[in-house]
Amino acid sequence: MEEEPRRLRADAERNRRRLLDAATEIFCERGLEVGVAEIAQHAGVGRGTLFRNFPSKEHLIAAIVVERMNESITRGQAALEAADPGQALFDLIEQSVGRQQTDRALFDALADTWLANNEIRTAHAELMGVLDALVTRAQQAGAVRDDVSAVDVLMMVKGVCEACASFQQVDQAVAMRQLDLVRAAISPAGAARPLRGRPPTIADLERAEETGAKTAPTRRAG
Amino acid sequence: MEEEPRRLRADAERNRRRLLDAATEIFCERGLEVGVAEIAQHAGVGRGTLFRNFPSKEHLIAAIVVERMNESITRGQAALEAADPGQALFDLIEQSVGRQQTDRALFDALADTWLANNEIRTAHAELMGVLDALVTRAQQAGAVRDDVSAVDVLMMVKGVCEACASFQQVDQAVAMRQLDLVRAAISPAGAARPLRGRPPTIADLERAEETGAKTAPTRRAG
DNA sequence: AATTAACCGGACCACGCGGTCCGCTTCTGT
DNA sequence: ACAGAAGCGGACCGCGTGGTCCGGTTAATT
Repeated sequence: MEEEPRRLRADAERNRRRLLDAATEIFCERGLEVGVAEIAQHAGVGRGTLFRNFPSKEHLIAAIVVERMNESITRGQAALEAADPGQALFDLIEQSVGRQQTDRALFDALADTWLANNEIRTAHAELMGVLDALVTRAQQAGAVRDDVSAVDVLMMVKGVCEACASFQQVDQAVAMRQLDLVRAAISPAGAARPLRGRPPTIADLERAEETGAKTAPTRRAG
Repeated sequence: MEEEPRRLRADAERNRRRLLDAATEIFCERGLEVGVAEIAQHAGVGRGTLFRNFPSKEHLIAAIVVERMNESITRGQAALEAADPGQALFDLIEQSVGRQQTDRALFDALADTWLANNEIRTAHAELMGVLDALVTRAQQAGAVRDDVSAVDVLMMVKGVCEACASFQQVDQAVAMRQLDLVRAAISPAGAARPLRGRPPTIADLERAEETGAKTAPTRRAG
């Protein structure tokens, strides 16, 4: 069961690649709720082609999410070798949630709906193993308080990712501040480190919804 | 524009109440994505009745969310009078996210989709004013680090709420731990306080999806 | 009790989603 | 070059959603 003897035709292979690329880009950018029509269109193929390569949307999602998770696993294993265990952990987290929510698909998959999928669940378990090792190592180095678990950390990071994703386009700085706060939460030092950026105001949340809003009065309280 | 001279018939008034109660319960418990059919059924009326009382689902949601926000505003104003400013803030947060995600509807509404609604936005602005005052007061009392804003706090709490809601039924203890972590994040003392409960494991996340899962191997990484 | 206006609720509609199918196109082996 | 199979993609289907409508019912008034 290594290689399917069934060889794909050249154009078929190319289209499959295009679909995977398009799905990765769109799912990671805008979440798993995006319709299949958009992915097919962005890949430049018809919807039928999508469903021939992947029996269902779930299969496509699983393929991509597992891929992302495996990549995170690799990065995590590399981080296990890093000099500073604490910094390695935080760098990894920041990479994941970092550049314009690159791994939104990954965090979207961190819900019971998708964890019910066996492939995703397996990859997730492995990822958790690595994360657990990273957290433990960081704890031994005194960079993370001893009473938090990998699941504690993962849920906080997922929380940050979800909260930021609730707004069409939150400034990257807000996400970074949130990660700094997570760091403060799970480090023994607490508020030792300053937070990046400036404290966000209500305007930073409202900026995104300029589009189509009916110019609310924004009544000030107090 | 105080009282609509148009008086409702007795049964109409009763049904409106039932709808509001049912919607409050269901939206707060399971989020704003629940269909209108279920709300009507739970209220014991037909769908037509729902849409006569509320022109659209959005109107119904706005009515309830604003109600919840106003309640939070009242609680927040009361908390402004409390003796211990820090404890008052954290108690308020815990009340909101506390008992089986009672205010899930409120946190669901904290996204650009719903904040585009003027009524919700207005109430939200007022709520933010109170929260801002609470945070400031807690900062003056030295219970919250000076470099965080009310928006920082709100986003963290929303994150916790969303992360917990991703799983059908996360143990209440996990949510409380997460709130403890938020407290550690925004307090100058950092990890001074111990976290409630025990560190969650992967099993605490997977427990929820016993229903309908295909007994995954749960391969250990390692 | 009779009258009437308000109200009820389920049948109905439009739409968007994931998923299927088949006539046409394009690649590939000879 | 040709034949045939593999692949393509848009038309189509079923379902579930928010939203509408009208014939029957019920509460208020005299």
